[in-house]
Amino acid sequence: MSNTLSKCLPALTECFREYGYEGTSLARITAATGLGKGSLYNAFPEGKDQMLAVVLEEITLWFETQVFAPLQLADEPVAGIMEMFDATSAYFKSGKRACLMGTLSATQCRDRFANHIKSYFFQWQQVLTDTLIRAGWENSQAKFFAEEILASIQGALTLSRALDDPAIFDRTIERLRHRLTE
Amino acid sequence: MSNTLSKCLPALTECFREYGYEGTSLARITAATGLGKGSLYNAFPEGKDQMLAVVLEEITLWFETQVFAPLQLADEPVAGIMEMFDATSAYFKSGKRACLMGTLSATQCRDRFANHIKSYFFQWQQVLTDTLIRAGWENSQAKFFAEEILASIQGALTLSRALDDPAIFDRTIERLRHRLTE
DNA sequence: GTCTATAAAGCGATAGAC
DNA sequence: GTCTATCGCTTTATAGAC
Repeated sequence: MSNTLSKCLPALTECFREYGYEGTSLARITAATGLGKGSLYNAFPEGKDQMLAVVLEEITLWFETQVFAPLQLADEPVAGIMEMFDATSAYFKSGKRACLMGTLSATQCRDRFANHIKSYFFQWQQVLTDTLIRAGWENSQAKFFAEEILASIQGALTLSRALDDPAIFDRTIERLRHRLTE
Repeated sequence: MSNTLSKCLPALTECFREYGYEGTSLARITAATGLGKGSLYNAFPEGKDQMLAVVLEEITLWFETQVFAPLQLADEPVAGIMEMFDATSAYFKSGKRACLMGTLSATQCRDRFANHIKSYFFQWQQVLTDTLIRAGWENSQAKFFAEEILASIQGALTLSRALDDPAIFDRTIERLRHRLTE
């Protein structure tokens, strides 16, 4: 990946996360990254769509290496899931940061990035299900609990932001930790 | 409320729900409602902001009369909550329909409509908490379970749309019903 | 109350100099 | 690789005829 591209990626990601796809204009991207249109189109010849596509691939890659793989490789499955909660809580800054994949799911442009979005949640649910099974859960119970965990995280993010109260997210994660060990 | 305004409100609501605030252009609203700009600005002199504000007020009013009030007035609290799940499931078309309040919470324009959004979720949590207490739940347990129910609904909507699987929403509602009676 | 015409600004994208 | 200038189009909003 080029130097320019990788340097501007975090600011670009935060732009899409904060404003959504439609709300992120090139002018806003320029303000956030410090790069003019010339530089942006040099790095992303296909324009705004490609910018978001690269951002989504980067997010998925981060979760694959930082969350999914450690979960898959954890010697102790329950401890691995606890670390997943740690990483998730840190990533979403205790509910102050929205989930871009979740945000995109709500509106129409979901269709254009459906593959990225589906892959992200599908992988997460699958590796979490496997780990729950390793922890002794029955197969279909594991699948549904994994589904419940992902939905709870997404809902906690929404409600925390809606009511402007990060404690909602923290309590949700604590509840899920407790459910895991009871 | 004027005749024109009330006639176009459902189409207007679906527009904002489907495309979000930034993604809803006046051209799209014209296509959805059949009303030109002249008519729209006659009904909403303050423009697009006012259109969304009126839509949010209408949504809150609907929940107040169709969900919150029946819950508050229910003779049997548990049965009342079950009816709340029925109404919620019907309203969100088993997860195929997004929650506009939740959608708006994700991005920046949340700030502009923060009062509408906060009021919606705050009222819902409060009346649900009261009803759980009437059903015999301890005060703080009731508050947290109400919080968990709202977050679960929002998260189930997000995950159902993300994975394009309405069954996720239905299972979530069923799990919540079960938690209520165990 | 609804329409068409139009304004002024912003949009994504391109061209070409450096 | 970055910039500025510019294109063509869409945006929100207004004006004025009917």
